[in-house]
Amino acid sequence: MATTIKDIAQRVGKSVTTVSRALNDYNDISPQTKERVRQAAIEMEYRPSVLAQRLQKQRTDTIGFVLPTFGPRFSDPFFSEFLAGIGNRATQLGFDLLVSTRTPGEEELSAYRNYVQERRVDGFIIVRTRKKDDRIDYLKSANYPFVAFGRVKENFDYPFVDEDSEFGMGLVVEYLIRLGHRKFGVIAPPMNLMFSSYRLKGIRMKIEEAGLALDENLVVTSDLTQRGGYIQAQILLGVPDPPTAIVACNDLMAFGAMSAAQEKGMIVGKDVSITGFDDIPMAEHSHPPLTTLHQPIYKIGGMLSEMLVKLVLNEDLKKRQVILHPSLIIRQSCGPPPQN
Amino acid sequence: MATTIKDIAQRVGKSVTTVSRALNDYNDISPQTKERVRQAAIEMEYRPSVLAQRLQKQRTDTIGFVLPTFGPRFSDPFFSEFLAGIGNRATQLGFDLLVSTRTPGEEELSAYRNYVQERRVDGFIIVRTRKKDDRIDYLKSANYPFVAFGRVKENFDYPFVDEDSEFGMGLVVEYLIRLGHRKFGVIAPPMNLMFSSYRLKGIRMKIEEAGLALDENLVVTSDLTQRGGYIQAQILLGVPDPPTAIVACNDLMAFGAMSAAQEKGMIVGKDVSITGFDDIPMAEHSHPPLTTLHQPIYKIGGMLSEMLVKLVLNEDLKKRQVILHPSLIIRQSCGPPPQN
DNA sequence: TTGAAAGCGCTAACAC
DNA sequence: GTGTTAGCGCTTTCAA
Repeated sequence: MATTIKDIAQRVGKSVTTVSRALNDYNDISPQTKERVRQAAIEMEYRPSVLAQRLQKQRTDTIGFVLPTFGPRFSDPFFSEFLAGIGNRATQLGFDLLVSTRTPGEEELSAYRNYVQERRVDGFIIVRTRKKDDRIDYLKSANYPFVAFGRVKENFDYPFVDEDSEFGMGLVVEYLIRLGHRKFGVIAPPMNLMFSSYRLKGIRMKIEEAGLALDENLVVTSDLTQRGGYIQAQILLGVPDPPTAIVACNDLMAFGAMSAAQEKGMIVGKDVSITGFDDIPMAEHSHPPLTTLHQPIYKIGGMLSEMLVKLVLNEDLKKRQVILHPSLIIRQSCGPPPQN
Repeated sequence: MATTIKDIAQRVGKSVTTVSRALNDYNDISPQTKERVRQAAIEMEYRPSVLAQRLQKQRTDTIGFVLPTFGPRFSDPFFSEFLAGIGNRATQLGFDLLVSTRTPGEEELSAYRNYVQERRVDGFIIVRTRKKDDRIDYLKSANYPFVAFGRVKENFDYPFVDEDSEFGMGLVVEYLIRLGHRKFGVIAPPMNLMFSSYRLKGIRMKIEEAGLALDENLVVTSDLTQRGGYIQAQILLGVPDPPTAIVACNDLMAFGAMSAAQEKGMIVGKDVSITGFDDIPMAEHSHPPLTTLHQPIYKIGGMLSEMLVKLVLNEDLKKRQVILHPSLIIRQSCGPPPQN
């Protein structure tokens, strides 16, 4: 069995309390005792039992992360990177990360309820906020700590990080207009997602600002997967007078759109321009490399972990709400519209 | 504060012991008491404190999973799916999953040591076994429970699941030969990985069986990423008399190879054939869709969780070592070699 | 059929 | 400076 604080106490001939305090560097312990205790701890390879510490502290030192996926599986590179971001920062801060995947809906919400009721985690990180977000409503009402990646439609009085999608999409559309595009297709995310509004708004605004009009028939929505982008792009490219540029609201859908175009024999970046959002690692190595908006996914994950941990420990957040600005990464998936 | 067993005891006017036993359905409790206790538990929304249970049981009910990545980030769809598989099965079995990402090497091993010494997890799931695997050596010597996805070079006397890579690659090569290919390029995984040997062996064997020879200059190794596949394929396609078929040892590298070929103006499936391994979800929607070997990644994750949990609970494993057979998924990335 | 008491490993209030 | 005592919430002897 592993050595406990008791074993050390025995060894150095002191009480358990003294050992505990020596180890935790209380200043009412004599330097000699401290030293002896520490020495013994090292020799005996002592490690505190996190289990006992947690019970006593009434804290799990664990962050909960319920990944919303369609079906139980997940293979979204965006989330992989995000996960690594929160996980690694959490580890650095001495917290564990408890992950599970749920399909949005009742089942998902009950996962939150369970974790809360069983006090299994100290707080949550929420992603892909919805316009009206059950998870947030619930956690607020339960008065349970959480931070979110994203805002909600109203009352976003909670700590969050978000990117300025509106601004980002503005950059993309501006760029496409500068290239000469006049007719846009949009592959939007599901409408209940908050960032869907922002991204669409950004697109519309810039188009109108340029004195152009966005044909609402060329705005389709899909599920953020490659397959979804593929299917919707087939539709967009199949209409009589198809768009010369397709703005996809994430990289995965953009990849799907590229496949659809290529299948039709089109050259992406020449016959049609396609853009994404996120700049996942694959975006650099697709064919052609994808023009997209960069967000520091890994870093955002880290920020959220840090914020949540501070929240749990009742420390001050320097910034309770932060909004990041994505940057436009120009690669080869866009070009001037084909002459015709 | 949440209700405890004590609160219930008070409410029903029984001792804490009785309540505990009633809740755990001991049969030395009168049916009436049991009923009253249960009723009270429901009304008071009682949930046992996992923290307390764990301390008492001296078990963390947690599975450890240290994801080997190059650098702290990860965005490999293979692992995403795998992770979902182990995570969801673990949840069903009442276990938490503790994830972190580490770069293989000393830092990684010390993560294992820490988890073991702090008794933070009850056991580990190990992936991407190496020919000589530190992690396995360590866990064996520490006598700590683990299961692995993959074998090691010698002495694989431990519970594992593995796919028969040799067999799988045989299917691929057979298929390519049937299409008429005679000159193969191979993008192999890092040589220290165990499955690297198996896959190469499978390739070599089938080629030789057909009375052909594998040009060792056309066997390159890469790091399992898309970028890596891209770079190596550029080399393979740049030699004077390039291969007509490129066998990549995972899907990501195959995608990279496709990009490289396309960048050269080649049509994949016509000017050059390319195959992968894993059948990640994206393989179906690349352009062209990728011919590859299917492994049930999600399911394998689930199997491993289940095996590990049984191990931890000292239950019998029906099968301690299982080897799966991948199946060939034919899509459009291969065709007959170009006439010349 | 039930309850008192001990203990899992640790921290902390309070005395000395 | 240090030790005694209690307690975190639960399970499990053991005795009644």
